[in-house]
Amino acid sequence: MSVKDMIVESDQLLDWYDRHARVMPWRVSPADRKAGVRPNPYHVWMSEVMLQQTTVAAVRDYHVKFTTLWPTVQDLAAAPDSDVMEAWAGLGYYARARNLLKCARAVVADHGGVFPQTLEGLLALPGVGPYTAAAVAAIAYDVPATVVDGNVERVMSRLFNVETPLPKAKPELTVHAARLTPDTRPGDYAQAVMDLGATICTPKSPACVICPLTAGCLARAAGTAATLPRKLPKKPQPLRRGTAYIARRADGAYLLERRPDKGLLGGMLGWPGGEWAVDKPAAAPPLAADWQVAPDPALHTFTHFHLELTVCYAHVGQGANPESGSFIALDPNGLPTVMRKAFDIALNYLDD
DNA sequence: CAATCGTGGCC
DNA sequence: TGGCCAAGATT
Repeated sequence: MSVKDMIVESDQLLDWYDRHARVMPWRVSPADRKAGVRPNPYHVWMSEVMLQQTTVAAVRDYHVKFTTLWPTVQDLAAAPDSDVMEAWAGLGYYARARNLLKCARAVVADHGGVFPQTLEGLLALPGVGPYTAAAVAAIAYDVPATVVDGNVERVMSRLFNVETPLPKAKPELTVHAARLTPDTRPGDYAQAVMDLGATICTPKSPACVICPLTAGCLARAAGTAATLPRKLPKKPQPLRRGTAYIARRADGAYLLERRPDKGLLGGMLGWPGGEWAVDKPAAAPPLAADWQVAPDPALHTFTHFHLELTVCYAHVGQGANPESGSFIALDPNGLPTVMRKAFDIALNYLDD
């Protein structure tokens, strides 16, 4: 593809974006951008962290909640860890929440509360990798950085009919994406490619008929669009088993444990019950009580294993003294989803 | 570098 | 209905 053709593709994409940009709480519309309205870097950064491996639909309400609870990066930096983890509950990939807070504190402590405006400066922040650094630089600061996310990989693999499977194809796709990035409106361009990938150049049934880039698309010409990008096969997911002990004290408080920062659901509250493993070891209850076993287990699927969680429940007295964890006035919405599932099952029996 | 790390929606 | 998928970072 010639330089002239690339400019044509970029312009067509920007024209399409001007007419079809999706509305999002953290986004400044193309029209407002042209009128001189600047995106809020704090809002952009937060949206990009939340959007890592997460759909726009899932992120929207969380972004509104976070920017309402903590309107500035200084507010977030001053927030207690537990408040931030509770607010993130349900969004998944909880390392992002821990890094979000670390990053806010670094921006306040090391950068005077202003986000760095260079790729290198952004990359040095916790939870900010190549994608997020490029996205913030381009969208918030008009730096002609190239974003390469799953959408861009898919669009480039089709535009240039790249048949090498991911992740091996990533360097090649990155080169294509970089050569298409225009010097003007790099932020709008980045969002345009991602919007295109999310709404038209979709994984399963791409809407090539209404695609603004259909004329120059090599996969469209070759008839391979729906099969790209190629990916290496995934491993089967094992089944792990575990136990959740749900103790309700007479005053309505529940026994919960704060999970260690590293590992699955790190930093989140959860039910006592020991490790989850393929060969389930007998997990001892956290305290002596008249434990009952719920007939239906909690079922949940994580990224790399399925979980079958046996739910045990008990009423305990006001003087109950657990070996670990503490009794907390529970907001189920502040728990990770798998813990909330176990709680919902226990509630069916605790009130009997 | 391959593995780890959540969740909800979709067909 | 179960596998696939989503604006990846970290180790």
